Amino acid sequence: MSFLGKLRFKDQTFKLRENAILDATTKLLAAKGFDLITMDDVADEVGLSKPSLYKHFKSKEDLVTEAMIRLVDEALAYLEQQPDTMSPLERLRCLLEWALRVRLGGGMPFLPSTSAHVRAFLTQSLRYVTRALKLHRLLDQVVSDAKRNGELASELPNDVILYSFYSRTCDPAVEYLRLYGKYDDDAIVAHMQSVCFAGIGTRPRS
Amino acid sequence: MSFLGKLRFKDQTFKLRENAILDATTKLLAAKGFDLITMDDVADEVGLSKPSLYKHFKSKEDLVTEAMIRLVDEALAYLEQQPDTMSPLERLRCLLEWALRVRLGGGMPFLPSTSAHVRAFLTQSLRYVTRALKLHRLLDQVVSDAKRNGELASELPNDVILYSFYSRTCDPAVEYLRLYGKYDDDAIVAHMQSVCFAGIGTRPRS
DNA sequence: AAATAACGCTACCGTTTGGTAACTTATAAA
DNA sequence: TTTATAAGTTACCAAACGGTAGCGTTATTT
Repeated sequence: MSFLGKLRFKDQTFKLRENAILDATTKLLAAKGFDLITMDDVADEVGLSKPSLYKHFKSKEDLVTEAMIRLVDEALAYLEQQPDTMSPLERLRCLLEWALRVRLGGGMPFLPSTSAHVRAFLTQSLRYVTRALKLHRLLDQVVSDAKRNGELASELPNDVILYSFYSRTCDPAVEYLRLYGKYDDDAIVAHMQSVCFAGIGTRPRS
Repeated sequence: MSFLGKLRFKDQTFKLRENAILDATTKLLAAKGFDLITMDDVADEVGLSKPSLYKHFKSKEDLVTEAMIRLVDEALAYLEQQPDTMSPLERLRCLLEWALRVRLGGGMPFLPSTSAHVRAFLTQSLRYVTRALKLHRLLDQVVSDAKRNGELASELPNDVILYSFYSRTCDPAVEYLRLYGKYDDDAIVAHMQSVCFAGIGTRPRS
């Protein structure tokens, strides 16, 4: 095996482990939230010791920031992979479904956390802000297109629609429906989409 | 002044202080969330020392539980004070407005927190669960009435409607609209109500 | 085979935080 | 005036957590 090959192999395992760490972080973040996670939790989950974590990430904040960045990247990738034939409304419906299924599968919402502390250090990460802004601009365009098509409420400002859309991806109703409502994932997704786009009020008869 | 009078006066100040403590707790809960509050924070906010807090509440969990109970009681009181002439839909609209204005004024949502830890100890408090269940049953009845009147989507199960309704009272979109959207409280309330009942999709022309 | 670099881990540190012991002060009764 | 009680505070403890120093082990180079 060549010298370069060896190096690449090392880099590869390093990257793989980094990904495993981010997976564990994501899972724990979804389950317990930032404040209740300890670095020992993450280390145990991925099968390493705490000091080894710090070889990859220089702080807890840094670790969580990277996990959030990866998540936004996944959302961006999902959006870009959508075929051009989809209508703006379909794009949003599918993105919501994707986000909900990630959550139902143990992932976390890509909405910047409700925690003031988390939001503070996320907004200080240029890399995170750049991606979040890119996602926001893309979706803003989709919303504008959808309104022009008559697919979204033109009487609502774009930001109201967008923030509401984001909030549906991390809506606590999902947890409650799963815990107390005994619905399966498909039913939860369907209901959340229904509520998101048509609300809980009376709908026009089709 | 009589002996009894003195005693009553003492009880009175005791109760007043207890209320002040709960006020401070509520305010801090809304601002920072359970995990980031320290008992010293609460003590400072209300102008006492930490050990004095423990004369009133035997633990942090107990303190927060009492604060949540008081909040549910306020919601119950608000519901019961609504005139009989109101339609079920109006009841829900007004309750949502009340909850949103409490939040915008620095209060907190009455939805059992998203935090697993908080939910765990809340559900272990019989007094809390009793009240929460009472509120839930009352609202369930309101939802049923509203559906019968054709004011809410009859194709949605009651629990989907209820959990979605609860979630709107603690919707992070509110924070984002205030932070980045530059809306005043009235506009935020109006938009949140609009989204809650009619969703973000196209509405029927009136 | 010797030297060295990389890696991972145990054991630890400083700080924070929930909770308490015990001292001080003020009040009220006798 | 003296004694007993209640309230409030300072000062502290133990546990948990983020983060690190430094050692042992493996693998790589010469």
